[in-house]
This record gives sequence, C-alpha cells and structure tokens, in this order.
Amino acid sequence: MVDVARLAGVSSMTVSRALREPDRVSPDTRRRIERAIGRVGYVPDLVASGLASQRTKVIAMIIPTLANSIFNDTVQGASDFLRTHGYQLLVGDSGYSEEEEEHLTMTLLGRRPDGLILTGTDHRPRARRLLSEAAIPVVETWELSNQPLDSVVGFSNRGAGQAMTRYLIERGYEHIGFLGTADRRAVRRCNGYEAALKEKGRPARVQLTEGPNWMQGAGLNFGKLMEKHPETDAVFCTSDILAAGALFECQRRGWAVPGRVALAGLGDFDIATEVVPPLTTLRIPRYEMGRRAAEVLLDRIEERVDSGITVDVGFEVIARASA
Amino acid sequence: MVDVARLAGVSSMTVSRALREPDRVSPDTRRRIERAIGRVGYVPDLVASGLASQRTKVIAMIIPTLANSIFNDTVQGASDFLRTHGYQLLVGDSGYSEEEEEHLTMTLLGRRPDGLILTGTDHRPRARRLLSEAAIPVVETWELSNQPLDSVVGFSNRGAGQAMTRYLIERGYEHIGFLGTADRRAVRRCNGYEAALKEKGRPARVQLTEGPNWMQGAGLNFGKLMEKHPETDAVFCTSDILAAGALFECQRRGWAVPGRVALAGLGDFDIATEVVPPLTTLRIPRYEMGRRAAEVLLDRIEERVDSGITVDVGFEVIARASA
DNA sequence: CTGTTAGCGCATTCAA
DNA sequence: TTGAATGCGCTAACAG
Repeated sequence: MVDVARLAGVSSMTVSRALREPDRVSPDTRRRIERAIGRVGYVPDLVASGLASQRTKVIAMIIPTLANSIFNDTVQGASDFLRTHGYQLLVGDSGYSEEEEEHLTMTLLGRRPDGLILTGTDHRPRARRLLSEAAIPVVETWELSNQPLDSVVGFSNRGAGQAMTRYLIERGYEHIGFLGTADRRAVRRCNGYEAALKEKGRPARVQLTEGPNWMQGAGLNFGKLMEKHPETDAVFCTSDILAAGALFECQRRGWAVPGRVALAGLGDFDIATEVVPPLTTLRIPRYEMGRRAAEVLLDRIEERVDSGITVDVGFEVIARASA
Repeated sequence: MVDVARLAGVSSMTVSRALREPDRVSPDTRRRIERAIGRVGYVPDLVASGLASQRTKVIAMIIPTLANSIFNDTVQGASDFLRTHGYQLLVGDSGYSEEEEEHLTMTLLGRRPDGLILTGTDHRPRARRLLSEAAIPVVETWELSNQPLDSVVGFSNRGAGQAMTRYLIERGYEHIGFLGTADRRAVRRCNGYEAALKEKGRPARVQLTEGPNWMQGAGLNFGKLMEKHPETDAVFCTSDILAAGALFECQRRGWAVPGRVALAGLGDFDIATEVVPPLTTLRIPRYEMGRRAAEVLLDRIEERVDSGITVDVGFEVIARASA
C-alpha cells in the first residue's frame, strides 16, 4: 500500500480512504490512486484491515455436511446475498455432530467473523456460552426455537411433519408409515407425524435409517418397514431422496405407486418432479432461507435492528401423483 | 491474551508458545496457562496471528457453484484433510463464469490464504497473473493441463468421454448420441466422444442443455435429441443427473431401457445404483480428488516438495444394466 | 525454558 | 480534502 501511495504522490492514509470511502477523496487524486493500484498490482490485505478495524467482513456458517446435500442451497442463498454486500462466507461442517459443532464454533470464532449462521437450534452449553461471549450476531436456521441465541430464520419441522401426515390422512390412507434419518430435525418431523396420527388414534410405524439421506439406505429400510407392517399403504419420508429410493425399490418389486403404497417426500428437489410418478412433497424455501438469514444477520451487524428477530419461512405441501 | 498471561503469571509470549509449540514450554507453566485460558474463556485471534506470522492457515477454494452439486464432494474431501492439519477452507463460487472467477480470485487473495484450490484449468489471463504474483501454491482440479499454474490433481475429461463412448461402441450400439451441459469440462468430454466416433467413421449427435445439470432440462433435451435422431440407440450423458432425467423421460414414454435406447451417465452418484435399471456410468473419485488436492497443496506450502506436480486420479467405466 | 523488542498492514482519531 | 501518530493482537528473532 505504501508503494501505491508513493506512486500516487499521497499518503497511505489517502489510499486507504480512496478504497473504502471514494467520495471523501478528490476525484483527481482518486484517479491517480486507481492508476497506481493497477500498475503495482496491489491487492488490499483484508487480514490487516480486519485486525485494525475489528471488522473482518467475514460471516461464518456451520452446516451438518459440506457434501452434496440439502444445505448447500441455503449456503448458496447466504453467499449470494453476502457477496453483494461485501462480505465473505466461511463455511464449516459439523458432520451432524454437536460435539464437532462445538469445536468448530471455537475455531471459527478465532477468525473473528462479524456474524455467524448456524443450522438447527440444538447446541451444547459450552457452544452457547462461547457464542454469547463472542458478542456477535447469530442466526439459527432450519428450525424455530423458543430460546433463540439471537435471531432465527427457519420453519417448524414438527409442523411440517404434522402437515404432511394430515394431508395423507385426508387423502384416505389408513396405515401411514414414516421413513427418516435420525438427526435432530428429522426427529422433530417424526414427532409431528406421530402427533397427527394420535389425533386420529392411529398407531405410528417408524423406520429410521442410519447416516445422512443416502438413497442406498432408503430402499433397504423401506423394505424393512414394509415387512414389519405389510398393511402400510402410505409412507412419509423425511427427504425426497429417501422417497425416491423407496420409489425405486417399489419399481424393483413391481409395486404400483400409489396403488400398492403411496409415497411422500420432503424438500421438493428437482428429482421430485421428474421421477415417475412425480412425488408429493413438502416444499421448503432452502435458498431463500439462506438469503433471509444473511439479510437478518447484516441488519443486526450494521445495527439497523437492535434485537434478535424470528422469521418463519414456512413450508407448503405440494400434491403430486405419488400420494 | 495478556489477561491469560497475567493470570498464569507469565509473559504473553509464553502463552503464544504454549498454544503453538506446547513442547517448548515446561509442563508446569503449560498447565497453569491452560487453566487460565479456561477461566478467561480465551479464544486466540487468528486474524492477528495471521497478520503477525504472515501465515493465515486458510486455504481458499473456488468451485463453479455452491448449490447442491458434484463439486461439494470434492470440497468435503479437501475440508476433511485440511481440518486435521489445522487449516480452514474458505470457499467461493464462480457461478460457472470465468469473469466471476477472476473477480473472486482477487477477493480471496485479499484474505491472504496460504494456498488456493481451483476447479478447472481455464482461467483468464488477469487471474493467472494475480495468482503468479501472489506467489502462493495453487492446485487446479477436475481436469489435467499442459500449462499448469503450479500443481494439478485431476483427470482427463476428454479421455473420460472417449472411454465411455468406446465402451458403448464395444457393446454394439450403432447410433450413439451425446447429452451434456455446455461448461468447459463437459465440452472436453464431448470432444472425447466425437473422437471415439471418428475412429469408427461415425457421425456425432450432440444435444446441449442450458445451465447446470438440472434434471428438468434433461428430459426435455433428451426428447429433442431423440426427435432429431430417432435411430439413436444409446445416449452418453455427461452426468448421472442428466442420465437419470433421460431415464425418467423414457419411463414416461414407455420406452424400454436399454431396449429402445441405452443410457450412460457420469459420476457414479448414489442415484446411479438405485434407479431402475441401474446406470452404467463413469466413476470419478470426487472426494479423493479434493483430499489429494489438499494434500498436494500442504506439501507445497510446508515445502516438502519444491515444484508443482501433476496427479491423475483417473476414472473407471462402471458397467450396469442401463447400457 | 522464558522474556524483550519490534513490527505485520491497515484503520481510527485527531489535527492541519 | 489530506496527513501524522498510534494501536489492533499476535509472532519472529533474538537475548537471557
């Protein structure tokens, strides 16, 4: 930067200003500075900038997994918004583990982000303490909470499970099963499923798959569910991936869908519309949730709002041929 | 940190050392320091550390899109490796645009990463210049290159397209079509496809889809391809997603696969094994590619190797029922 | 094994 | 509109 300043015949302070508040520098010197920057190939050091100003322009984000999953769309939404506002997203994955989330929280806080986006509302006490001591705005996503750390941008997973189950009941299905992963949010959806059945005094049939939403496990566990409860005439899956896996298993068995068994998913992924028959599913605004989370976060950081807020982005049952 | 030092009765220098090189501090003081850290709730400032040491322990990575895609597995591989070695991954997406890649390169370099992982080997001249001036190790992935910036960990997209096409020829298909996106790597695969057909003096039938690997476009464009060239008896798709989309379109039309038309994909995603019939595909070690890229990068950063190297991670044709 | 001195590259605060 | 002094929190290089 001093090289640039020398070349432009000004002090480094003026260069710094020209970069951050161009209006407060005379048009003439500004042009000289810009030319000097080009000639020297100067790339501002945001690390030093962050240290000096105590504002890094970095937003940290923790998601359960980086690998190809549902959460990436939320990351994209957040990233798109942040980029247009001069912030960079720093993403880490917890591997679906609260312990790892706690550890990652500390690592990320070490980078002094201006804000933090979390997935879910379950966090270890130590992580909660770290966050409150860090005194930076936080947004929790993919769930709602009664005790938010700060702000929340999510939807009710319990409500989602309930809504879909009620839909299946209304459609006339008698023996409704549940196929899902065992993670926190899926369990909440399961609670909603159970609640909806209980309203009608019906029994629950739950089959959990191990690991994330792998399609492999879906076929296998769908099979288990159907063997335990052959009378099942509809299955609610906590993800379209699982539902598609179950559908393929039906194709292998020569079972008609929804004739032999109806299937419903969650997420409204691309695959849901393309599969034959297309999947009834629950649409969640994944991308928009990320965008809104980032928006709420910047509002807090730049002090346009002075206390945590909660945004329910909702969901919507999309009825298609599979159920 | 001074608080910690005071509480432990040592200088801040000793605290700094206890954190980075525990062995060079006496076990006794180390314990005192650790306790003090716990009491104060000290979280080391990696921004200041980065500025002082000129080593940020950050690796930047540019991928075409953050949203749910093939590249996320590579990100996960890199992230997993880096984490166990004390580095953090900073990911940005170029939106499949070289212009955006160039811009993002500058932004990311501003964070002073210790190394950089790129997707692909096509970069704008200005981006290349920025990178060489930054003088940090770089690894290009998802392709091989004759003029690497530094190191490369990838495979030949052209070779992959050629290998799959040859496989289809060997299997006895006469009229082989190509369905793919228009991005750089898919185009190389197409070149390989064309080369393989040329060996036999056969004509190419290429149908490009717009945008990324959306399943929606797959069915539509597969239809276009089949209408233009009804005699087509096999289609090579540059992604399993596209192949699955084409398969579903066949199901809608009541076409037997591979009876009416055979389908081959690329990627060996979960979906490839689950769909009915399972997809013949080209396996690419996506996760491993990210891991190896990170490994090669750290070797360069920590100066265990003194010049750029090229790693060909290869690919493998996986024959299944669809072709 | 531990402490001292100096400075990383920039931004804040003031004064000119 | 511009510049000078000072410090952000930490570490490199040395000395003890």
